[in-house]
Amino acid sequence: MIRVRDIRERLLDVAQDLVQRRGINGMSFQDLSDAVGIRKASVHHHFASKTAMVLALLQRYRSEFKREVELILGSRKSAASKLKAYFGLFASTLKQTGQDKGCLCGMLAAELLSLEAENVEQVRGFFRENHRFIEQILNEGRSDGSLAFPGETAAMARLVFSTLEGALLVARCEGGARSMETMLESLLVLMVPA
Amino acid sequence: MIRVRDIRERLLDVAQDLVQRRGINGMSFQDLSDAVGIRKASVHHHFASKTAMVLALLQRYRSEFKREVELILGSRKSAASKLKAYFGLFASTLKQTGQDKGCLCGMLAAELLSLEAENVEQVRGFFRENHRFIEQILNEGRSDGSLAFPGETAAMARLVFSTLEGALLVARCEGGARSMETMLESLLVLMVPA
DNA sequence: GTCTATAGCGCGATAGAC
DNA sequence: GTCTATCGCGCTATAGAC
Repeated sequence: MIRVRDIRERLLDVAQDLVQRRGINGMSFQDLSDAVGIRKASVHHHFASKTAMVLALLQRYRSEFKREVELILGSRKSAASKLKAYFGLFASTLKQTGQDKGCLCGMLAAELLSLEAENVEQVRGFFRENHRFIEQILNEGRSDGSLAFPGETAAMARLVFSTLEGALLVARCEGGARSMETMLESLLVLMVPA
Repeated sequence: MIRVRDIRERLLDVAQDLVQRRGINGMSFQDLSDAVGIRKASVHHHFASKTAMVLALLQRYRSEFKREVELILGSRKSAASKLKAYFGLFASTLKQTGQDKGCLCGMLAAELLSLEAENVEQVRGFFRENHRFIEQILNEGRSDGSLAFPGETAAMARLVFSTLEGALLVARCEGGARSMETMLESLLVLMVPA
């Protein structure tokens, strides 16, 4: 017996795709209705408001992203390899159809003033969380000798994360996935011991 | 005799401020009407369509930005000093009231799929132009010895520009102007000779 | 160049039948 | 859980008077 995937999950899939391409102010419940094949009013049965839908989107995205990062962190590789794999999480976003998808939280960060307080806090949480992930990798890198850089790891972690978000933003507009990968390679080279 | 500033110019000032804070899909002609004090229909006298207004916005922004960059490029300073001054153009954006203004083109890049082809091309043009500006500074830096980095200048220029856009995007959401300045300082340190 | 008025549309959201 | 129908609002844009 074929089990159709849970409608709510399909709605979230479509919504995430749309937000990553067009931004939160560039998508509507009507778009979800059209894509999934139920009426707009039925979408409201699954998400009481757009705010609630964005919250669900953010929680799912953060949870999935964290899962993937922890797989990387827990692997038996050098810190430099882990960093490269972490970069890959951002590069892979752009490699999808159209090369026009950004980071969900990067998109929402641009439109931050359109979000309600609870969702702003989710985006900030995602950023802080990733700062910590990167910081952990950088600390490992100084220990195992696979990474070298000046200054404090906390400052460098923030810098690296901003670069990833910026590279996605810029490459999505001009340069595409190949430009993205070139940039991430350059960034990595800046941090491997001479 | 007091000369009130040209209305069109005032409309562009307000529009730029709004787009840098809320994005293009987060502002309306009604907002301009409210801020400047003429009716919405009168705004349409100055800009036939929203597309036309965004085009005017982009042309003015690029022209002014280019003017400021060329002042820096033409100054008698080391390439490292020029790079720092160039970074300052991005850092100063965030230092304004509210610490919630991004780069005009960075904001529009996020909402790229909401733009018409002519305006997409303007945003791409801004990015390419800035890649060239940075590349020029980096080349100078290798000549005068004030900057050192691995790889080609073109690749490094793209990386630096993406970092600036990303730092603005992230710091605007989490960390603020101080975080922005710390990141730019770290970036500079990565590129000064050991 | 600014105004009033309005067309025409899409939005988020809700009521209530099935 | 999905539907039809609709409310109330805000949007871009236009017509035409002053």
